[in-house]
Amino acid sequence: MTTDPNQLSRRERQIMEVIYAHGRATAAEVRKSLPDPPSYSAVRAMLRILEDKGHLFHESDGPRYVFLPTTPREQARETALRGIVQTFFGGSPESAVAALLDLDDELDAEALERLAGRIEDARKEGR
Amino acid sequence: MTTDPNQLSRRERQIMEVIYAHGRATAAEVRKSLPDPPSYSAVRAMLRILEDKGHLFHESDGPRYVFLPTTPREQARETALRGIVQTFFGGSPESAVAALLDLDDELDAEALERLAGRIEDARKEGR
DNA sequence: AGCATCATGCTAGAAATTTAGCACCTGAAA
DNA sequence: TTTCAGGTGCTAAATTTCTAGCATGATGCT
Repeated sequence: MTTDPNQLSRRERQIMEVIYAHGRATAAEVRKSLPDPPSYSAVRAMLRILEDKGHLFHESDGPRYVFLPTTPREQARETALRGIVQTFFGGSPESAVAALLDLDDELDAEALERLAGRIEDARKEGR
Repeated sequence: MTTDPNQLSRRERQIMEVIYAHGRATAAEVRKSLPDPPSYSAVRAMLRILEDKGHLFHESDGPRYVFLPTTPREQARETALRGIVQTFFGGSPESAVAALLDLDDELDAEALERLAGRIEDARKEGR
């Protein structure tokens, strides 16, 4: 709940996504991965704002800044998943999984096997 | 690709999510489900804008309008899933499925069984 | 018919976002 | 050492988003 990406503005969100996708990124990298890239200066201003708001922090990599998300990737993931499940799958994670399974044919045989194993584990242990 | 929720402004996105969650909704309903609900008037203005931009359309339910998304739920779903997989799971749907599986213990025994079945199907048929 | 209720369309303004520009600093190369 | 490239901080301003208010039309009730 702490991290509701829906409270972010358009650019802010785009930037957060880039940073989550990369794990960490400099201003220049962020700019490069941004749709309709604005000026370098604009990106930096946004980064500063996100940092003020507490969504990011930076480390120094030599002369430049590298930005990282404040809330850990895993937590952001979870929030994101819950959101999607809620708005697009009526709150049913099962449906979401199903949709992922036939998203494309991006899942090869090995992946399917690993997933089958996981489900097996869950069934045993769960209840 | 057609429907990139990232191009939407904060409110626009919030509203689209409400509408996708509900399937269809009147201005009043949208307002009720909105975080930090603004004035009724403001919601209607936003709905009009979204309609102008082509993200929504409306039907008449008696005296009032019911708003529906232009791009079908399934497609929006897919876009959303791909987005998350991309930014949070390094492009691996498998990881996403795994994360969903132990999201909570929201998946009961029957659900797990059904999913196991689905995976089995995919394995047989797939390749 | 008259009235209250609830809907819509539209417009203007406030508030927030998004952007660019300028001034300065630092490291590396000539 | 000087110069250049590429980084930063900050501020002002354009643009967009967001909101409220007012005028109007339909519906239903007494």
